[in-house]
Amino acid sequence: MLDIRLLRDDPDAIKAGLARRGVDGAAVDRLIDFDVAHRALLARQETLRQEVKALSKAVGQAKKERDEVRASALAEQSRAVGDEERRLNVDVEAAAEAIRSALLVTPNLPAEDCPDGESEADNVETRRWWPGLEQGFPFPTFDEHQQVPHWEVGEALGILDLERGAKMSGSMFPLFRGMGARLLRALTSYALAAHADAYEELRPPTFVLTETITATGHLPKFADEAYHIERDDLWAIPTAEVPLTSMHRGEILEEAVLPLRFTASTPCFRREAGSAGRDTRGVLRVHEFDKVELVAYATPEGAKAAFDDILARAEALLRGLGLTYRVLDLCSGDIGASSKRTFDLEVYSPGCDRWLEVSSVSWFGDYQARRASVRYRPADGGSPQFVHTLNGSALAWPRIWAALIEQGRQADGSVELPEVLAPFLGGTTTVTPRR
RNA sequence: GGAACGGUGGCAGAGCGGACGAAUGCGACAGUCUUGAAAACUGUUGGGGGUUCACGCCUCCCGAGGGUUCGAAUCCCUCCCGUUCCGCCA
Repeated sequence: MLDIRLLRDDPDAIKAGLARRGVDGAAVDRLIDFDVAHRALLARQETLRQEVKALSKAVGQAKKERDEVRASALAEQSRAVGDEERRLNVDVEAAAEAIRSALLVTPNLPAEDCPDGESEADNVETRRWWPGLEQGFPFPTFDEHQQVPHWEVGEALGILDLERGAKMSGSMFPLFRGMGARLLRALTSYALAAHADAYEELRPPTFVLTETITATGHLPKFADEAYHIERDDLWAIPTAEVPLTSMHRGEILEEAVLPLRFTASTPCFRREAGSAGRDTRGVLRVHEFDKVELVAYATPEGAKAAFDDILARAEALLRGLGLTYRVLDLCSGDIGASSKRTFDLEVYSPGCDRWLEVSSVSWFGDYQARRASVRYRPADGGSPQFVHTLNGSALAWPRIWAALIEQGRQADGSVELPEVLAPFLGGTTTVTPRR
């Protein structure tokens, strides 16, 4: 949520920022109109309420003096003003709601250094990494035996069973088997162990209240993307970002505890409503997947360092896994609605000859904190300020799984997994066909 | 799921229809005293919103939302959460 005061003080700055996302300035003018109308109504309502309070006190005074006649006259007068106040209150609340609902669908302002652009095509590739880069080896070429899509490799090795996954739950619900399932568990253990030095591990609920999923910006705009359990009015989380960012909802933290940093491995549920027909094969786009997430609450001053740390950790995991990847600085037209700045990490899939997004690291400024009302009391004792929130995947597993299976495929059809996973795989890093 | 009792400021805990944003205690902060500290004493000490150049003034917030009333922390209704007992259960 944007700061309504900025809207009053410098509407042009908001228009300019939103224009970089392709949002029309008329929406901002409408917001300003709502705000002006609301404040005018509020002022009148408060004046009336003041009168009611004064009259009520006078009633009490009159009764104490046993002047029943004056008391009932005053009560009558107060009732009349009160009735008017109640009528006006309906308008005030309608005006407040108009602002709130408009503000909830207004996206964040992109950061100054966020590159300008309209779409995915304008994202800026900032760097690439591949095994051997530091030793001077060129960007890798992938052999023919690696250019086999993971769903074929997976089915051949008996570690992926899409057909039976679909039998149980419909398409885009993969079933991993044997070493395939174990690999996912190993990846989670590997990542959580890597973050344990600075991030508290959490195991949050998977279903959350409407307020919780609204705070991060996933509602109301993207309701179609989330699974909703009608009977209990709960939402299946699309990412651990949702519960972790709402964890301190409505709280005032001490500056000394910041940055607060959390990591969690959770299932993530996405309806993928708008992507019918895209990536229908394999595990590149699925309705349920596991992901390890990093979330930080920081002061505005500490946000940059917290952001860099999350990005560095996601990259470190990829390097540890020996996966060729690139870093994208998302342009103003492609960052998420709540974000001010986002870097995506993409691994290369030789089987599909594509880059796969496996992590998205974002800085939200105070946008989410405003929605969730998470503040901190500055150490110097000033009034509470909104925190900045940040997060990043480290990492989303199915696409990592696919890249590992493809990049690691040997000429004989077996797959070699990275050595760093050995401790989590019971010492074996070779995947051969199940007899 | 049933029953009983509760949810008040950073914490503890009064208040049970009329000046209550809320006694009191603790904590925290500042000052006096002290070489310094402790103790003692004095003062300050929640959040949102509106208005004002500012000092300030006004308004809302006592789990949440409705209602009754001239007036609600106090009465009524619904919901949520906690504790205890019963039932059920991985």
